[in-house]
Amino acid sequence: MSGYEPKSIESRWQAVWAEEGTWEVPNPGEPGFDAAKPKAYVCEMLPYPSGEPHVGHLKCYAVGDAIAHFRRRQGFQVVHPMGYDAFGLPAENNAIKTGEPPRVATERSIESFRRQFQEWGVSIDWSREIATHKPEYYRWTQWIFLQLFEHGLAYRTEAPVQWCPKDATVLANEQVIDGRCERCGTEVIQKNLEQWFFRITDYADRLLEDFDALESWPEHVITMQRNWIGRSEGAEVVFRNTEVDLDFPVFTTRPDTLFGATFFVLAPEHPQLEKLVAGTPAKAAVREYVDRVGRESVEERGAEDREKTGVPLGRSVVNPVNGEEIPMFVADYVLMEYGTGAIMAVPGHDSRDYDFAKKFDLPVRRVIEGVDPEAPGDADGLPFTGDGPMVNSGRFDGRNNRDAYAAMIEWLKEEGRGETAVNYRLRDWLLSRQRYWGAPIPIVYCDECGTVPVPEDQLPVELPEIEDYAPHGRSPLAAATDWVTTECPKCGGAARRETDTMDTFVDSSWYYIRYLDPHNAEAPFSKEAAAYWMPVDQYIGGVEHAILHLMYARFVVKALADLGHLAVPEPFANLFTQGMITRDGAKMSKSRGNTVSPAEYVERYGADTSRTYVCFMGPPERGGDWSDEGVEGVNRFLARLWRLCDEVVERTAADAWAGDDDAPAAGRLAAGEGDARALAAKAHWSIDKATHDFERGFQFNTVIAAVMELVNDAYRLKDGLYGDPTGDAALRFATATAASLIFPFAPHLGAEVYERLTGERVWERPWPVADAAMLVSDTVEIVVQVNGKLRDRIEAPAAAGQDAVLTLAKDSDKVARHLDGKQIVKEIFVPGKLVNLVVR
RNA sequence: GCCGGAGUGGCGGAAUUGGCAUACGCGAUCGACUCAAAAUCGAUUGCCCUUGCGGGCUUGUGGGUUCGAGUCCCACCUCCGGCACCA
Repeated sequence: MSGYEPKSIESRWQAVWAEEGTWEVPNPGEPGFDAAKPKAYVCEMLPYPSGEPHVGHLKCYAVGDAIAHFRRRQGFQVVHPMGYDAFGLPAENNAIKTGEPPRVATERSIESFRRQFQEWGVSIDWSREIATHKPEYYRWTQWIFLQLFEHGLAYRTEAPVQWCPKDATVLANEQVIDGRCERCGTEVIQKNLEQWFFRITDYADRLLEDFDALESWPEHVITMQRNWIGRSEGAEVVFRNTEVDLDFPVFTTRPDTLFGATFFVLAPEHPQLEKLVAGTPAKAAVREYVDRVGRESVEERGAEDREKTGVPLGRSVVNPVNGEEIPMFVADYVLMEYGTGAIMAVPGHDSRDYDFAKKFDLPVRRVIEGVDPEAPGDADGLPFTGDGPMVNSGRFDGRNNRDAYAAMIEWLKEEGRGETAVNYRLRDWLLSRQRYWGAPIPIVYCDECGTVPVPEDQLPVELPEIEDYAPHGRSPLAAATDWVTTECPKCGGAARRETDTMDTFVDSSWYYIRYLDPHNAEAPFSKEAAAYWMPVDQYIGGVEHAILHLMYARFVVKALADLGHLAVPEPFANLFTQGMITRDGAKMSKSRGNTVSPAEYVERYGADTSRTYVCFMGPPERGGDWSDEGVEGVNRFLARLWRLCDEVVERTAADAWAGDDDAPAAGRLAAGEGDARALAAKAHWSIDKATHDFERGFQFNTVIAAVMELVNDAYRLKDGLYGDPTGDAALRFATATAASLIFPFAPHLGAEVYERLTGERVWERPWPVADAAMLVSDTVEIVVQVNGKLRDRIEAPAAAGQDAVLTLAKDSDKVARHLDGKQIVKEIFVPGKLVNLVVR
């Protein structure tokens, strides 16, 4: 006998899988492709290679690999690829600090990730490996940009954008968290800059509608995206200023409160502001106010409980529903980015407008009856945001505001002063970055021809090597004059290249399609390969990508589908988001010193223990706190299985049981009795439980618990079973079954134990199927309750009917004691389970 | 404020359809093996009362439905996550 030595076991099987390319799968039309098998595309979010993998990676790939193994053995053709999201800011910031080129640091990190994934024994098809910073990959990222450009889905415009002063780059709205840069935490400021955008807003409705096309996504992720898109239905209503003769459309979700509008507010960035106050006494105050707001950070301006501020314009607009002139203001609580940058203010029924009205002593008018019991408001019960009968609303008086809603819009339409409108919170995707380490935007500027796309046959536009990575308010690429200077593809004249690079979310928006045809030099992917494998059947990753990556990927797939390159509307049919692992109850961070290095645990306990532990901690969608004792518990279990195998191999006849399809042994076990049958039955119970929990989703902790129970039973019973042919068969069967079921989590140990017992490779064996006959027994335990309280458990024949079981139940002393002197008023019988006697 | 999720032993967690609450693991206690320790194997382990037999209580709180509720309904409390001056 020898102890459990994960190192030698693990390296042995890793060598087999690497040499034989065990996890490689062919595409349709390639040698070895099996058209009869259904396909399953299992994909974990690709890692961002920075430093070394952390426990979050371990968990993600352990979970994904368990699913991949389970599906393979259920007869699916599984593609399970891997790649690296190699462009991005951290590598570049490191370069600025150390002078080491981003490529060098990134590729070193990729090496480390690849080596560790192999040491973890993850079943990856390495022939499909990609990295987004390689020209053969980003060439096609550029191609996708050009496709979108040519179809009007990519455009360049000057816009107020979020700018991070520290990273010296613009950010997407999605990358600004609480007014701070997602990467470095610096407060962002607004700047007007020429930037590239993708027209994701064109897809707002389809991004919402197609949630229905998904098979299984976590509800909260869908909700987050729904909120982010922020679709609101309402009306656009035009208010007119007669003094300078300008129309001011506003968007409102409450046209029913139009009669309650008592003033009108423009955002400080509103383009008509200048014209309105030009040459008026208000001009100086307005300019001063606008300047002050402009200097404030996004965070300051968005702060909670911020006092309302603003300046009157000395102008007014006409309320189209009643002809009233209402005064105009500029105030920073109105945002230029949303709606039209102007609002009608209804202080009686909107708390923000109410606050402003109080501050500036403006009239507050009630147009809907009612008082909000939660927030009673002032002496008149205003503001009131609920529903009720309308008042002070002319011909609408007396009608419920909800009923009058449509009629109001209809009436506005007839008057030519408004119409139905839909607004979104979603903004277009700002994708240009003034940074070096990204895919260059394939655009050339020519004095004659303007903005010219680089022709497809000139791709990739390669990222040049440079010396100075620091941004100086423009992309570091701008300093590479030789590279910037080029000739116009259209006229051949002098031209310069676009020096901005693409947001890394563009790189990662389509990588899962490239996996399907990673070496294609003619196209980003073959339509056939994509048609066969897409969509991803199971996508796995952290919930931190709930909005950004997942929405961008959905957009890109929809756009590619519209342009005829793809046949699916959605990239990911099923999404699983794993919870975060903490240490000592806190998020792991280097500064806190509570990080867990997977490499260290793999070294000490082996990959099988580390992987099985992260799957056993609890439901993987929830987070969990890392515990060294927990790791040891799992290690103990795997070592127990190992020693069981050792002993069983040594002490039982080699031919007692020869594998899953060993019919004579199975028959003998089914016919057997006593402990041998009990252990065989337990093995079938484990198969049933494991299969069921796998199919239900990601109940890995209970799958592993079921295998632990099986191993525990084998230990309890083994000494009485050795030497008897049926006992030997039961032990071999139970041990091999434990190995087979634990294989998706502990592939090396699973393979080793299974091979020692059967001579077979477990991954080539189908997932076991429980024998229904072994799941039932002749007798059942019946719970006996009196008035719903448990009083006894009795053995009864499985076939016994109600009368027989009730008689048995009443015969029990423990039950009889509680029936004494009472009258049975009701008898409940649940076959095979329970009896409840109701007494008085 | 809005949206989403969760409250079960000392801890992580389990409990298919309303039917044995606390599976499995950790921790703890005891025993076997050992000169001893580690490792291993075995037993016990929700709380309270009781020498014992046994009894009572228990799934965040309060109510309800039911023969029977962790599970269903109503009200509330707490915690976590996301969004938030979005008209």
